[in-house]
Amino acid sequence: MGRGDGSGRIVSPDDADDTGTGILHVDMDAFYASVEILDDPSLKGRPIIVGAPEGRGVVSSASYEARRFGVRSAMPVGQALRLCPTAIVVMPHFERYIEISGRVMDIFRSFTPLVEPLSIDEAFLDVRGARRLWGSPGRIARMLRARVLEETGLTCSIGVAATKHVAKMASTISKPDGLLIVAEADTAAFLAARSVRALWGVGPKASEALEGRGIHTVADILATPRPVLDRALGPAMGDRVWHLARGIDAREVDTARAEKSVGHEETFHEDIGDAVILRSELRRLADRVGARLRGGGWEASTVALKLRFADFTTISRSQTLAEPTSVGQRIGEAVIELFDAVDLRMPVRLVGVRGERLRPSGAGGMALWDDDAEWRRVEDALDDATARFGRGAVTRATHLGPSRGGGSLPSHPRPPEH
DNA sequence: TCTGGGGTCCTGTTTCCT
DNA sequence: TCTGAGGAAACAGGACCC
Repeated sequence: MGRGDGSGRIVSPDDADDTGTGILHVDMDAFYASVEILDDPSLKGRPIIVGAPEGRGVVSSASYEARRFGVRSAMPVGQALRLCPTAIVVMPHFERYIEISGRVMDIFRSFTPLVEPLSIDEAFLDVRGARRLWGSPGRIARMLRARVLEETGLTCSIGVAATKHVAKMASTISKPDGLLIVAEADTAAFLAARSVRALWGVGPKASEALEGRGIHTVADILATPRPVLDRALGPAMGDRVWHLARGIDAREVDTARAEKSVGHEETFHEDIGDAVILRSELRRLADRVGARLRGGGWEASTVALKLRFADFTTISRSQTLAEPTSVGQRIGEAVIELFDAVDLRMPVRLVGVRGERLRPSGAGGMALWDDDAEWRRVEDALDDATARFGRGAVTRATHLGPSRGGGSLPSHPRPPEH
């Protein structure tokens, strides 16, 4: 999801040249907010903020009406409401977003099997092999936008280009509800005019490092010697930016990207200094990580702890396990060992547990529940109780489920949109 | 104004092994 | 047996993305 408010939007005319293209980047417009409006049409045309209204919530998504007031993703909801006092704050409904996302991805796959989902609301499509069936990439993009609107009631924006990076940039510029085609021959001119910040992977720090050296646009990057880029950004990033600025991006659309880590983290409504409560939270998160691992048929070789203190400083500690595992209790034991070695110098606002260096699970593991769906029901009930009575009031059992390939618990990644 | 949660990737440092 | 070099792996932290 684009960060912008739609100002500066550029779209292609109906007869735009799509010579040399074949990669589409499709991005749903203000996805969470649009789904909420779909489900409650009385919200249409009004500034909508999706996020938790109380506590430490931030904006997960905002309608374009809210963005015009300066509301942006990841902004604290309180701050967003000061910018846009008339905004309506809606709690997120992730299950619903996942459901709609699945329908949208199915539409994508009806045009080509070469679909690489990037997050819940965007994907790359390689349509080079679909030309005979559906026509040119530009035509496919138009049909796709019409199908998505017809079948879901939602709009999307599409960038069409010769490479993933340029297609991604094009979709961002065309937002909302737009289509921008960058023919291969136009790529250099398209890129040259963009700011360095528009390059995918160049964030606030990297753009600051470049602009401090007088490098503001992609054209400036082209005029900058490689060693200067390397010094400003480090060799890996310097190399990447050097290539992207020239439109060089050999990455193929990858339909089989494997997860590399699985984790859960939680920010408390109020900072917690009590190690007993923190340990209990860590065990709970470890159980959830274990369930997710089993659901995906993975075991983690490394367990990582994350703590964010009241002053927002963040530390991480990790440990390689003697044996890879997907058992919540084992993960919990490892993470608590890491936790106990940390100097709790001040109250903690966030705890996180992550399983890393995943490998397919083998046999083994001890079952207390027959299947993970059963465990899920127990977890849900405990979550309800926690919500009602508060954290620390609910003691959770540890699920020692069987390690197996492809368990019954679906993986529920919730990569938020922006 | 007060900063979520789920990830990937990169870099620098430390530790371990040969 | 001791020492040092060099590489690999592990670890910690940060930037970035949605």
